Amino acid sequence: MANPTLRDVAEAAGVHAATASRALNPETRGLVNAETARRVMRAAESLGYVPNPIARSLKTARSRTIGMVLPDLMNPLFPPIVRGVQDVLREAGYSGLIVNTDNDPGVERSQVGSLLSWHVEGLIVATALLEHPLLEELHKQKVKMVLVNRRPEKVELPTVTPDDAGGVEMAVRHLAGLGHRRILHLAGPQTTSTGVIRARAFSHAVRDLGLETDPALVERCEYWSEDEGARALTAVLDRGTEFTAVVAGNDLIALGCYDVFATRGLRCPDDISVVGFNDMPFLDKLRPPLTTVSAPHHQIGVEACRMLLEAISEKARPARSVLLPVSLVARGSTAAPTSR
Amino acid sequence: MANPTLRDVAEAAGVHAATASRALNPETRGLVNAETARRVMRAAESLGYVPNPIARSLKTARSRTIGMVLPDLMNPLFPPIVRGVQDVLREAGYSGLIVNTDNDPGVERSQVGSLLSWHVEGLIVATALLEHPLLEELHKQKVKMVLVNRRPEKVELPTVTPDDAGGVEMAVRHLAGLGHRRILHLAGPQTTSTGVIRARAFSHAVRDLGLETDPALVERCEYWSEDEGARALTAVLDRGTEFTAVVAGNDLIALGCYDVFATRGLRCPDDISVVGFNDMPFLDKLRPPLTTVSAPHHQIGVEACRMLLEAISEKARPARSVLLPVSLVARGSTAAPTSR
DNA sequence: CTGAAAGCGCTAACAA
DNA sequence: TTGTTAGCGCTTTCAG
Repeated sequence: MANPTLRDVAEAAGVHAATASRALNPETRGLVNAETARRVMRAAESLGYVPNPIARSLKTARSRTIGMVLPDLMNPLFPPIVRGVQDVLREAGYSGLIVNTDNDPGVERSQVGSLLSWHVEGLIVATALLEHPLLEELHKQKVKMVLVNRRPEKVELPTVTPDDAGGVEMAVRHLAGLGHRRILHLAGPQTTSTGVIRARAFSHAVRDLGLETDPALVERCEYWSEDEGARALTAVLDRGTEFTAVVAGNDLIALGCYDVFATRGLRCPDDISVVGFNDMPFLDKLRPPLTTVSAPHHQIGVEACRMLLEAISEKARPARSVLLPVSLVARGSTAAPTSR
Repeated sequence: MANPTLRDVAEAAGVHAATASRALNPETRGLVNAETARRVMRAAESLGYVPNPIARSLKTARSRTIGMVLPDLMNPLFPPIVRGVQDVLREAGYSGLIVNTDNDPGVERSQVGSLLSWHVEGLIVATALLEHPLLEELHKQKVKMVLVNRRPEKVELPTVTPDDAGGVEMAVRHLAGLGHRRILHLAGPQTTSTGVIRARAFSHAVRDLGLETDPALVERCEYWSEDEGARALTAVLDRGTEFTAVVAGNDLIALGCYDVFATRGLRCPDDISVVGFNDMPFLDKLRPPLTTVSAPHHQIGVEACRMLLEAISEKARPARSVLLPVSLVARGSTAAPTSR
């Protein structure tokens, strides 16, 4: 038989389909005579019965499916998060649908729509902007969501993020400890909470540690990308601002700095030290190995998914926001400033 | 209204549900009066009707869904392939489910089972081993599949791979051109077609170019991993085999070599040149930048997905195997051997 | 504890 | 061209 159905199993066990259904579902098995249940399960086993989740979804309006909304899976930040989510989903018997928005609100809207049409039971969203009308709408529609890495300003949604502020403070402290006084921050997009929080933490840290607080020592990137990092650093260099170290908004921006160093004949860490953020793979093999703040991305995925599943099963109202601890990984891109 | 159904639309348009269905589906719209169709579509629009793909799937036994079977999404090889697949899926109105097998046949079997239970219409498989009973079974069960990157030996399935043999030949030719005579191959797992084909191509190239063909100049890795690359190179070094360059089975194995260089105080490319395979991201920023064979991974995903969709729609029997061209990217990890 | 019956939302014969 | 009818495979009242 191609695909045995519940009725086939029921027939084989000599019971009604409804009984078979009850026997096969652990949640309702108690309603059924233990002996009957065993008989049904054996029949299912021997026929190689696989329940049809589509039919079940149609009936129950629960798809055992969630959606993940990413800017772009190819950003090395996301695979570990996705993996963390998938690992939890698998244990729970859920599946996950992944969409990429390429940071285009139109694409995001249509992709989320398609996710919703599949009756996903919840969303894990990595694309949050500070101003994010779509998320507000979805929240109003009671779509269950957990946000990772970033959060919007207006709407209160459960969030799992690395401790951005703590990480930046570690980075600045590390550089200050090495003797740097004029540190440049290449901030990420100020449309994202991550960009804003890291920039704010930078200012605080610089002030608290008594370092120089020249506003020229902060430059904003429009995107979290190598290209933008390169552009921003070039701009700062071109206007003649002096500094001996860079705290980059993330690793990609730091990598953009590496490109500029190569072009301009600057040596790292001799001329300029750099710290990144995220600790994406293989940073230890760069020239020089990049000092960075390591964030537990797999763990972020795991936590976020657990929270979402809890919210779905109503077991618990998920915590409003979880901050996962980060750590500084000191490598070769930071050293004491060369005295001139 | 929470979720308008087809009947709501039909009512609003003053027609029967069946008519509404026909009007809304582009494939059957021709069967319906153009005016009626327009009325239905307007009603759908104004109610914000979204078809329920679950109900449709149940009826049609076509889920508009495919599955992707990967060893591990966190391997940097896969995100671009996945992205290529997703891009094609999206245009076609399909969704993709991703599973990771961690190279465990048991996990693979159960994960594929779960995919099949969702009635995926086809599979894109990146885990193929030369001996792969599961794939044979699935093939017998007429499951539509396209294999990426690798292929099994026994079963004839459509495949999209980079031109592994051509790539290795380029690598060897490049090194020979620089003056290397004794080149080591750190081969990938010989349970994978990729490992075997690259190893075979290496032998051919070495012979054709008149280089030294010492069997001690090939060492096999059990996995495509940094650790295995390091282990293999260490083993060769320890037995005192002489060589001036390495053709690594892939980039990860090449990165393992970098670790050994660091441990042993060897300089690359001065003491030993290295070539990788795949051109994963950020290789240009390594110390030294890794010379490698660049494979069009996004393109592989795109082609594979197109072939799968064709097979599904029976439009065409997909080509048995597609070889995508590769190119050598010469960077700093290769140079002329130092004369002793 | 088990069976009967209805229906989730949609589509595909078949009839009109 | 449109409506009627039935049913995809499952779960869930409601009776028995």
